[in-house]
Order: sequence, then structure tokens, then C-alpha cells
Amino acid sequence: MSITRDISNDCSLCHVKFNGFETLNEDELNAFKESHCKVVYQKGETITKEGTRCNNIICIKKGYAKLFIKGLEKKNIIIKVLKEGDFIVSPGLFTDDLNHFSVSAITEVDTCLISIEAFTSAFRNNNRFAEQILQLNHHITQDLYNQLINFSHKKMTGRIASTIIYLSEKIYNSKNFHTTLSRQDIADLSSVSKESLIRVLKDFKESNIIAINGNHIEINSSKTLHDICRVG
Amino acid sequence: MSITRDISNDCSLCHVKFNGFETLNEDELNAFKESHCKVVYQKGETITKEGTRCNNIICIKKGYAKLFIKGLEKKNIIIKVLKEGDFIVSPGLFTDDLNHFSVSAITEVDTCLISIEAFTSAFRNNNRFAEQILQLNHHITQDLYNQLINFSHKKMTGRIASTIIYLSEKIYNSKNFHTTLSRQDIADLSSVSKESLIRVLKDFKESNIIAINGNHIEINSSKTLHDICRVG
DNA sequence: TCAAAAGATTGATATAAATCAATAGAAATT
DNA sequence: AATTTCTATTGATTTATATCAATCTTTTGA
Repeated sequence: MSITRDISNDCSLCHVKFNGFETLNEDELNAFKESHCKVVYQKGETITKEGTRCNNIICIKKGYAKLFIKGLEKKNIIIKVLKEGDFIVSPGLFTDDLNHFSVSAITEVDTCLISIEAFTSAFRNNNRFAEQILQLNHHITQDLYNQLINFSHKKMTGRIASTIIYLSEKIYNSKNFHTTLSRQDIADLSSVSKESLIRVLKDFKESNIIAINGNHIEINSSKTLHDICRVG
Repeated sequence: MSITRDISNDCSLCHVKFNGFETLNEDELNAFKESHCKVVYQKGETITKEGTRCNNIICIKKGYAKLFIKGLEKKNIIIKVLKEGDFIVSPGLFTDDLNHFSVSAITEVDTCLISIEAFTSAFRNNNRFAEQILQLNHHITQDLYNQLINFSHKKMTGRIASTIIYLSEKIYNSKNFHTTLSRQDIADLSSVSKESLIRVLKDFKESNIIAINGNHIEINSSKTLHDICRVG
């Protein structure tokens, strides 16, 4: 795979709306702009590697990436899919300064990397911003609680239904979407084996709940999918 | 069960060290003291109920409690055991103002309930405190990542070994401890059925990894337990 | 002190889901 | 265009684990 990077300083940070950044004042935004790097990653490239030091806040300006943690026996868990407008703060901030997850591009991705110093300075001096960051963290905690329920109480069908709904409603905003996630990726989002994922997708297809053709998925019966998701 | 409550205002907040509260200044501590209630809960009592509004920060001054979320089909997941010095902030803070978990006493528990207003005021005005709260949240996120790996990649033995180590090293600080958690509770911590838990504990006992007698557990081979936990 | 309720234990059975193995198809490389 | 490599699919088998049912033990309440 050919890897190209486009690093420059004429960033268009402000052209993308990041949820939480609206509380920043002129000076803080300028500090962000001065500290930042604009970096483009190609599909498949690693943006952040678990275990390395966390020096940056990663803002996704364009494209899609997966955020995942390394589990046992070379298996991964994909925590979430990142897209335009998302920014990620490592849980290493104020703890061990390490990245606790990896992020890799699943399409070409335009990012803005903001230095951790500019970020922490804004966190310390702007209490409205601090509040938004804590809010963000609380949403993350709520999502992880849901994942725990998914993983421990639902069976495959429920977990996979949940993943399809997530992709449709939270990521692609359409009942009819094309994904660049591989079957293994969708399995890693659902905590099932690749083979089981394929079988369940086939089942859903044969029951006319979804139509699936390669990486194109269409949800035919949203209600059924939600039911399967709810009862597990 | 007889339920008695002892509510008064002569709190000894400062007699217990809460990790994070050392960054509070005189005024903030006074605001905490003025807003708070000292409440004693009996074993089995609900301290916080998932779904209700979160009005307080709960500080555990004495005793043990379990923090759990409601899953499917009346099943619960115990996220953690709380003990002296712990305080808990609901992920509802700055989001939906709801409690996203329940907390119930597993021994008699002395608590300090601090009003959410005093807490948020300190968060907003004291950036060192805000930093510690975010730090705490980041630790919580890291713990949840580990739980996800436990629940999705480890088998029963690994998950149960992990729970025993957790109780020994993080909660009771001894290789030889008495717990007030029921078998169902230990199962809910490990995401296994009660029957499976009992069978695995029996296995561990017969392999001389632990000695178990009622609610008294002694770890004989810490190394073996860690190995089982690590490989899953 | 006894009865009843709740919690713990054991065994038998059912089932969900992973693993293994083989093949097919798509994409990348020569 | 041919070959290799990676990804996707299908079927057969094994395994882990839940569920069900029965019994035993402990705790609680009358």
C-alpha cells in the first residue's frame, strides 16, 4: 500500500464543526491552530497506536476511522467508528500519558492533530470547555455500559443487529449504506467470530430484514432489527 | 430487613481521604460540608437507583457497596465494588441528569451525600479539581476497556480468576478475605451464571489454587490465578 | 423452636457459538 | 494474463456455557 502524507500548517480547523469546540474563545482557537498539524491518512494506515505516548488530540475532518483496543490472541475489539466532526482524547490524559487504543483509517482520512498542551491549557482555563469535555466522557461511559450489556447478555443476533443499527443511525445516517468496514471489522464491532457474523448476516438476508451485497447494506425492516437488538 | 437511617449535619467529611478532594480549597470544602447529608445504609439497601435523577455525589466513608447496571432479563452487571474513600459521580452529570447505575450496600455503609450543585461549582471554579475529575473518568474508561476484553475474549475461568484477583488486590487488600458478596454477585461481576461460577470455584479449590469456605476465600497460588486471568 | 424462604450446590441436558477445514471470489502483484 | 495473496463464504465438528431440575444448607421470621 502506498502511503502519502500531506502535512502543512494552513489548516481549516474552523471549517469543520467539532462538538465541544464552540466553547473555545479566540485565543484558545488560535493556540489550537498554531499547535496543530494537518495530516492525511490513507485507508489502512495507523493514526494512533495503542501503547505509544499520547501527544495529540485527533480531530477527524473528513473520512472514517476505527477506534479499537487489542484483546487476547491477536483479536481486537472495535469500540467505535469515527467520522467527520469527531475528536478523540486518550484516556491517558492526566493519567499515564499513553494511548489506550489504536485508531486506523478505513477510508482516506483528513485529520487535525492538536497538541495536548494546547488542549490541556484550554481545559484548565475555560471551565465551559472543561464541562463539555467531561460531558463527552460521560457519554463515552454510557456507551461503554451499553457495550457491556451487549457483550454479556445478548446473543450474536442481538449484538449484530445492534451493530447494523449503529452503522445505519449513528455513522452513515441512512438505511442504505456502503461501508468500508471488512467482515472481520463488523465482527470485531459485534464481538463474534467472522464466520458467525457471515452466517447471521445471511440469516437476516434470508428473513428479508436486510439486503446485503458485498459492502452495501440496506435495512428493510428497521423495526425487526430493533426488536432483535432489544430482546438480545 | 429493618431499615434505619441516621441523618445529621455534623459530618466528618474530612476524616476520610477522598482521592481528588485534596485539590479543594477551604471555601469549596465548606460548600461541600454545608450541602451534604450524612446517611447510613444497611446491608441490602439501595443507595442509588438507575433511572432516577442524580442529585448527589456519593462518598463512601465506611463499608462496602456494589455499583451495577441493569442488563437484560432481570440480569445485572456489577461494574465495581465501592469502599471507603471512593466517591461516585453519575455519568448523567452534564448529560441527562440521570443515574446510569444503581448502587446498593453490601455491608452497613456510611455515606456523605454532596449536592451536585456544590460539586459542579467546584468543578467549574477549580481547574485542579476539574483535572482530577477528568483523571478519574479516564481511569474509569480504562477499567471499562479491560472489562470489555474480559467479557468478550476470556472464558469463564479467566473472568472468574480476574474477579478473585480484583477482590483480593483492589478491594480487600489481602490474599485471605471474607466477602459479603453473594455467589450471584460474584457471578454478576464475572458475567457468568451462578451455577457456572460455583463449578469454577470448585475447580479452583480442587486444583488448590484457592481455598474457599462459605464467604471466606484464600488465594493459595496467586501466580496460577494471574496466569489463568492473562491467557483467558 | 420450627417453618418457610432464600441462597448454594450438584448433576443432566440443551444450545449457542467458536474452531477447523475447505472452497470460492476478489484484489493485488508479477 | 497469470499467480499469489487476502477476504469471504459454507459446512462439519467441538466446546463452552447456560438452563433446568433437584437437593442441600443457611438464614430469617413467626
